[in-house]
Amino acid sequence: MGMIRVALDVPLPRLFDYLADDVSIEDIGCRARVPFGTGEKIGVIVAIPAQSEQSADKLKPVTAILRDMLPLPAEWIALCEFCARYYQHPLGAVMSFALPPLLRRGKLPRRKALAPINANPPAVPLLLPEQATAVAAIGAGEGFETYLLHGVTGSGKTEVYLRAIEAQLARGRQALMLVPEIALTPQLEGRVAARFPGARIVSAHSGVADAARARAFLDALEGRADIVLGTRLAVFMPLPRLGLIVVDEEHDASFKQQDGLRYSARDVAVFRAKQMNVPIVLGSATPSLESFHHARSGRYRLLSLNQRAVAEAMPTVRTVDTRREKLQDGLSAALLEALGLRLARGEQSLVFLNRRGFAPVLACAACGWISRCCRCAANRVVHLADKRLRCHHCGLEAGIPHACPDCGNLDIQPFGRGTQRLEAALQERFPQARVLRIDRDSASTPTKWQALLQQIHAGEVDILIGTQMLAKGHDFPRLTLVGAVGADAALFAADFRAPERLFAQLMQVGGRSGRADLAGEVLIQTEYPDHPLYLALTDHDYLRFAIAQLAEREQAGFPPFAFQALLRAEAPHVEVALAFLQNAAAAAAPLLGDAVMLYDPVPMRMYRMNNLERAQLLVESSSRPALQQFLGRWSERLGGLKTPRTSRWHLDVDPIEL
DNA sequence: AGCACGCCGACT
DNA sequence: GTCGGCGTGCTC
Repeated sequence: MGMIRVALDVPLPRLFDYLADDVSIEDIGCRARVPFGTGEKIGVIVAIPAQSEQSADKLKPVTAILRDMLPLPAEWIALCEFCARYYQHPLGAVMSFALPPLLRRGKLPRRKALAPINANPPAVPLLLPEQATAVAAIGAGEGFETYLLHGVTGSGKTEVYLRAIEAQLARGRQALMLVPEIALTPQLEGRVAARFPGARIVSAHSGVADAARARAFLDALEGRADIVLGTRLAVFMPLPRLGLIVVDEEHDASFKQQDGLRYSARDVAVFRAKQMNVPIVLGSATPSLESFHHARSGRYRLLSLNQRAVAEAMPTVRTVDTRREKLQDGLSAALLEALGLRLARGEQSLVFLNRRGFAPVLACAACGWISRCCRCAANRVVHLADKRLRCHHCGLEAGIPHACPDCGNLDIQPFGRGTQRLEAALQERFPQARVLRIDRDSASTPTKWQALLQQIHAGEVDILIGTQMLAKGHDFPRLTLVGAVGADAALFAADFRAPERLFAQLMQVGGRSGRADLAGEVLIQTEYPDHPLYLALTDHDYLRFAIAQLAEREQAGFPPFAFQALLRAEAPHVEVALAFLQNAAAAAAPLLGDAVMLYDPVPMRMYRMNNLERAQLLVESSSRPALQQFLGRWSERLGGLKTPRTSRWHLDVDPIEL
């Protein structure tokens, strides 16, 4: 009687053995239907063990081995094992996440032939010297190498990716390309399809319907797909002929999953490239400091594109000093004048404010009441468009009171400014202008988003107001002015990564402006015009900013000069969450060498969310192996800690939000 | 995580 | 008398 070892989607760091007739190592990677507890589950066979650690009388026979699909390859299993180990997540749960839902349930999609999309000969642009150098460098590498492609906005990074992909397709290899957002996949798909008319392209992201997603997975697994495009989850697509990985906008925070398996698709992609011995290209106009640090240390190879491939010049970026000025509705005279000029010329403008709603808080001047959320450590935001007071964290909402709920005072006022208020102010100031607001409220569905984009491209908009939604991906050819409002808040945020994000965001949104015959202009309103971040930004000098930030990080002992993990706990009462973390700290004590440091448990910055009190414990080390070794041992013990039913906890390795 | 078993309070 | 609350323990 043979045996199979199965990874099942249960929150236990354990594999399960079953009896099975006629099994061979060929069955590794097949899915199996097995009895589990009182029910049945489907898992992936990860080994054919000669003997079990479990006593023979406890072993149950497998229900069925599903051999109706090509077994998942050993390297796919190894990739999942790496994630399981690195992110301290059960292997079965990792695999369950990595498989499309249909396959996870033991089913198969109906087959459909995968056809190349069209056959028109592609238009291939000429390369600038820097692009050619980058293409040559990547093209020459057949083994593992991480290239950090630092290219200013409009420098033609995508063309470099496409050439590198082209070279791999010519060798009969598959390419994997990751982008931060679903919204960016259709346009990319169009561009890639137009460029490679003979190639079979599949996309993988959460917006793809179940059957199509399973089909894409099988197309990739069976080697039919040549190019896989997708968001972070696409990093788990099986690719037997993999030749190249591209991660576009590698600095983007959406590559890190913030729940369940808290993986970084960019980091997993680098592991995968190494595992498969293929090159990987990380591209960005504002690389993450982690990647930039690696490039400086020689671990990654830096490729720079400083020249613009597009016709227009870089936008001029200026700060507007708002310290001495009485702002009108939060807008400086300089910005208003610039907006007026664009209106007169029939050009588009964009005002960037990364805060949606009308005002971030409603307050009573008489008694000090403010519109707190009763379930979260946050204020409810005034949404005047639909006359609601809404918590952006838990969704709790109510009508806007006419009088103070505490003292009855009628003089309650919205404080601060969001996109809705800005929209109203601009519409009032420029009554003839067509003003359009783009944020998660106005572009709540893909359809609405498309309709808004349509309006912008049709030239039906004079002034755009938007949050970071507008910063990503889309080009607006008539846009010649970008104004940034309320950016200063991020300068002094508690999160040490806030400046990095702000710089990337402003660089990205600024890059939207400008067109062939007229350079764009970017105006940043600030009370700190001499802040190094803004000075670097006005000079388009990422390197200076990044080097200065890295120096600060090194000084403070922050990542990338330290490696971190967070143990987070949530419970109805703080004491319970903190007590769990205290126990966890006690359990850690005997495991701590001098390389790993444990901080005290503290309530999180957002210490309450949805009526759950949240606390966290930071673990830090200057050595990644030391941290990893510690986390491995620690999480074994954490599993044994008793936790009340009402509380939950998780580990976040390489957290990006502290 | 599910799902069983198990031992105490207010209902037809 | 029993329906059901959730504590605790197990899953090859």
